[in-house]
Order: sequence, then C-alpha cells, then structure tokens
Amino acid sequence: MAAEIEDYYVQQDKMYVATDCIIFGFDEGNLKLLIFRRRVKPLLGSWSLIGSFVKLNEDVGEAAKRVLKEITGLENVFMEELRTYGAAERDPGFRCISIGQYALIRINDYDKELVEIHGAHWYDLEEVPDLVLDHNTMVKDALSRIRRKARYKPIGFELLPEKFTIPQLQQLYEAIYNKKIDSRNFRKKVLSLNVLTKLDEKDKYNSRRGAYLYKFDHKNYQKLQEFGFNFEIS
Amino acid sequence: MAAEIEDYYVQQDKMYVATDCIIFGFDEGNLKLLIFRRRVKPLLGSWSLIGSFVKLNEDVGEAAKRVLKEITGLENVFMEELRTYGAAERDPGFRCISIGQYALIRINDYDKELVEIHGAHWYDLEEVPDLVLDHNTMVKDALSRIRRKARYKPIGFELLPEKFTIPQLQQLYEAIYNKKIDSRNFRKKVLSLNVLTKLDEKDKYNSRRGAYLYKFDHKNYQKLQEFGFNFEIS
DNA sequence: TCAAAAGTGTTACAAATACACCCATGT
DNA sequence: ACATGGGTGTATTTGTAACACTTTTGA
Repeated sequence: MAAEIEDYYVQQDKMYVATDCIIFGFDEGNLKLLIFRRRVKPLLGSWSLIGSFVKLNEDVGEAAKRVLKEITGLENVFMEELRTYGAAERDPGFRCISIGQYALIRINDYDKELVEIHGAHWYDLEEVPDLVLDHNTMVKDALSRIRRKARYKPIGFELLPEKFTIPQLQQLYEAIYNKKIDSRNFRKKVLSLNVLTKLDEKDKYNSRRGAYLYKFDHKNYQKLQEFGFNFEIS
Repeated sequence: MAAEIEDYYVQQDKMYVATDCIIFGFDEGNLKLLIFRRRVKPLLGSWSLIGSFVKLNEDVGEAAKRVLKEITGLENVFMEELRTYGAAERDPGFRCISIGQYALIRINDYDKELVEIHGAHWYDLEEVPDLVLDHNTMVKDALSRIRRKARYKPIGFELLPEKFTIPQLQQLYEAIYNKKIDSRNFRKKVLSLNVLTKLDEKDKYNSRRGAYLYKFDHKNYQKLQEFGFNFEIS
C-alpha cells in the first residue's frame, strides 16, 4: 500500500515546459518588440517570440536568461514572469505549456547587429506580424502588464540608455501609455522623485538647442524599485 | 535533415507540472488560509497547500478548479494565477514545476464541513504552520499580490457573503492591509464607488444596534472589475 | 443605565491638472 | 531671422487625511 502511494508520482503525466520571452525595446520614440523566424518544425519560418524548452536541471528563469543571452548577447536584463500559457490544445504537437517572461532592453547598435545575425528583428509594436501559436496574445498581455506596472514601479527606465534626456523619458512614457503627456507636469513629477542626476552634457541629436542629459542616482532608484511610487499620468 | 528538425520536440525533456492553490477566506474578522494534510509520499501527513498534477488533456486553470471543487465543493470561485515555481531543485522527487494560483472564497458553514471531511483546515494567516516544499513562500507571495491588487481591483469583495455590512467590509480591508482604517473616510470612499445597494435588513450579529446590510450592484461592480479604481487607504 | 458598535461632517493639506510663453541654437 | 524642440511657473480643482461626538438597543 505504501508502495502504491509512493508510486503516485510515477502515475502522473509528464509534459514539455517551455518559456517564451516577450522582449521590449525603445528606439526612435517607439516601443519595439524583438521577434525571430522559427528554426524548427512545425511552423518552420514563421515569426515567433524567442523561446526554448526548459531542461530538467534548469530553473525556468534560467532557461529564459539563457536564450535571451544567446540571441542578444545581453545579461542582467530586467526580466519578469508574465504568466503561464497552459491551455491543453495550445501546441499542435505534443502537450507543452509555456511560461511567458517579458524583458526590457536598452537597444544599442552593437546588439542590433547580434540580433540580425540570429535572424531576429526589432518590430514596431504596431507592426508586429502574426506570430505562431498564442504568441500574439502573450505580447498583448505583456503590454498590459507593462502599462499597469509603469504606474507604480520605475520599469520604464529599464528601456533607456545610461544617459538620456527628459524629453526621451517622456517619449517613452507616451509610448507606453499611448497618449500625449504635458511636458511641464511630466518634468515636475519626474524630478520630484529625486532619482535623476543632471549632467553637464547635452544631447543635440533631436534639436539645435540640445537637451540636458541625465543619469540615474542608483541608490534612490533602488528605493523606488523596492517601494514603488505613484506615477499616474493624466 | 528535416527529420532531425522534426525530432526536435522528441529530444526535449518532459517534466511534471503541478498546480497549487493558495486559498484565502475571511471569517471572524481574520484572513484565513485553507491547507490540508498531504495524503501521498513523500512528506505524507505534512501540512500542504491543496494541489494536483496537471493532466495531459487538461488546462492548467482547469486542474486548479478541479481540485478546488473536490475539496470545497465550490465552483465559479475567483481564482487567478500567481506565478510559476520553477526552481530545478524545488521538489525532492522528480523534477516538477508548480503553478501557484490564489483563490478568494466566501467561507460558510456548509463548506466548513466539507472541508473538514477532506482533512483540510482553515488557519488564521498568522498561525499557518510549516508547509511542504516552497508552499510557505507561495502563501507569502499570494498575500503580497492581494495587498497590491486590492488597491486597484475590488478583489476584497470576493471574500464577503452576498449580504454584508460596511463594518465587515472595513474589517476585511483592515485584515488585508494589516492596519486600522478610519471608519468615516472608509465609508465615504466605499460609498462613492457606487457599487453598494443598501438593504432594509440589519445584521445584529456584532452589535445591539445592528448594521445595515448591503449587496453589490453587479453592473457597476463589473465596471470596477474591468477598469480598476483607486483604493489606496491611509 | 450602560456598554458596545454604528453612523455621521468639516476643515486642512497635498497632489493632480490645466494652461502659454520665452529660450537657445544651427542653418 | 526663423524654425524647432527645450525649458519654465501659477492658479484651480480634486482628493486624501485628520479628527470626536451622537445614536441605537439588548441586557
């Protein structure tokens, strides 16, 4: 009888566990999504999120980091679980659940190259094509998550380069919330958080006058991360 | 070569997928957690969350609902995914990831009996004993989730019976936030949401004078669910 | 009559919103 | 000199926070 109970595990079903990364970047004033052409059957050649099966000896989070590094060369990226996609019929092959994880990345030229080498591509969010399986749903869900989360955690900042201007930060939030923000109120609110250090440099890429560059005060930024803040925007 | 690619799935690892339910109730002014004694080895007899393996032909969400119904007799319960517990070493037996799902339940006497029959027990949150595996972590995580979510979704209301008093609702929020709330401000805020319908009945269980019972205006309540609201409390 | 919980309003303060003009610079 | 985006201040409104007494009724 004890043996029967001990055999309980063995009687259970095993299945594949995958993870798919919803990778966001911010460039040219737009939110972008990193997708690539699937290299295995079925659905070979279709656009897809970047993902991988989870190995027996590997944490789910590790699997996502592994595949993200493979394709973007990046480590220590902001990545967080979105949710499980666990419908019985979601994969036309054998039963496979997938854990969606979204990542926020600072796009730069070096990574752009690496990404192309792997057959990946940054797409404007509005122009994302049909993706395999339920991947379009994952993207939609991840976007909702970011929109909500940006209201109380400074995750938007994960998408900016080390030095950035306040108009850039505003553009980013405009892209996330998908609406125009009053620049006076935005500036007031952002500066009141006490996480920005003004530099002596200007970025003249977008205007003749140039905009002051800022960087983060990492100590205070860390506090924001931990305790959250209120960043509702009219 | 094509065959090799098609064999890609077959080369992958399969594992067990479980789901564990973090079931909250509200009774006698306290948040409670439903746990039960594990009926299988290993760890037979230890306190544990209520869970189950996910079957091959079953959605992850369905699995959670199945086991919840088995033990509480309840259907159509508020249940939502918490997150995946996917560490490689989390289960001492064979590799098994678990998807935590938290549920909010209206405790009533009928269900109390059913629960006891299944060897389950409602514990005050402060008195929850050591649970197997990472289940205590799941409880902690679920509680944080509820605390955050209660600020913008009316989930607290899921824990109340159909008819309830405003002092009860306040007690509930005091239990969730773990702090005292000013009753005048609370009442003002709750009533301003326009989701409560005052009944002519009074509940005299807690006081001689009795407190008016209310129920939800389901149409407006639905809107709150969809769009969220701001329920920060001092 | 008293104990115990229910119910009620106002004032002070803080934060969010709405709004329009001058500045700096490269061409 | 002008076009373009960068940068600044104030008044109004809205919402949050703090605060104490009266009412009801069963025992």
